[in-house]
Amino acid sequence: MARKNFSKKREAIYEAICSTKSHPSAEWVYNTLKPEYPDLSLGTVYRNMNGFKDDGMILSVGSVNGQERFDGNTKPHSHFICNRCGDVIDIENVPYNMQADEVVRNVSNCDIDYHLTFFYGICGKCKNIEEDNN
Amino acid sequence: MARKNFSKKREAIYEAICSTKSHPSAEWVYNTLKPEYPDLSLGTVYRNMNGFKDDGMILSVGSVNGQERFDGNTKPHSHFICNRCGDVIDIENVPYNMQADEVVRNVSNCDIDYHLTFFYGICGKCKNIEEDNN
DNA sequence: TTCGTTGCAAACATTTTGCAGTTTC
DNA sequence: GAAACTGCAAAATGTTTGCAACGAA
Repeated sequence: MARKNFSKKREAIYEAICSTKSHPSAEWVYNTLKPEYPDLSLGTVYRNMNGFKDDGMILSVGSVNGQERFDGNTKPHSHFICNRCGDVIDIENVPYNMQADEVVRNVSNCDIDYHLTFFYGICGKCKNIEEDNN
Repeated sequence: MARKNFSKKREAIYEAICSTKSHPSAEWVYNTLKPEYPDLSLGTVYRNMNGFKDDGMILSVGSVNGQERFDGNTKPHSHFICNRCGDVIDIENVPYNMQADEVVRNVSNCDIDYHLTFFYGICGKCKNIEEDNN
């Protein structure tokens, strides 16, 4: 996909993704921008987000509860995904293990570009709700 | 979900998932079993696979091209996903890094149950196709 | 003016669900 | 025989797409 013009809406969609750490879905972006852009359409959001992804401007962090989630932060970092509420949280403190890529390269006859790590469990918010109910 | 009876079809579905290293989708399981069980329905496959997942008998390895993929091997291991053909391949040679869970536990106030690592790149098969075309 | 971009709505693909009938224990 | 399970088909959900109108260079 060749994106030539940079429309106001396209800019707003990209800004919205980059301005949050919530790893938004297309629906989140749509709902967030709808008040300011009442004639925004969901198709446009999908089209642009796919374009950003193809261009490497944003990353997919996989599907949570059936919705694909994205990250405007393209620097390598890990994620935590809450098995209860589905929140996706950045983990910045685990250094990227380049050696792992090398190991896999040597044993798998695949070209390894990069790896992603996802931690799973219960987030702080959900833990608190649990405690409040006891 | 409480599964009490263990029907023939349920058994066949579980067997099918465990008997392959292809990390199958629901559709794959359905198509594989359909010849032997002509009255099998896709709904049953989905229902059972979700049940297995809830019970921890199988693991989801995320969505590839819009289809959720599963793994009957629940021992901790990593995966390689081909960015070209979508194949999911087991990586058994990268030891599970328990220390990483500990680090994240300490910095995030989340309960960490486990982590998954996905390597991305081009698989051997796709590399060969590429070379053949040169 | 020319193309890229958008809104809209229809089309699609995957997954879920309600219900009546069937199987398992 | 009761409870669990299934087939079927409809519905729900998330995403893509065709096309005419719109907007940016």
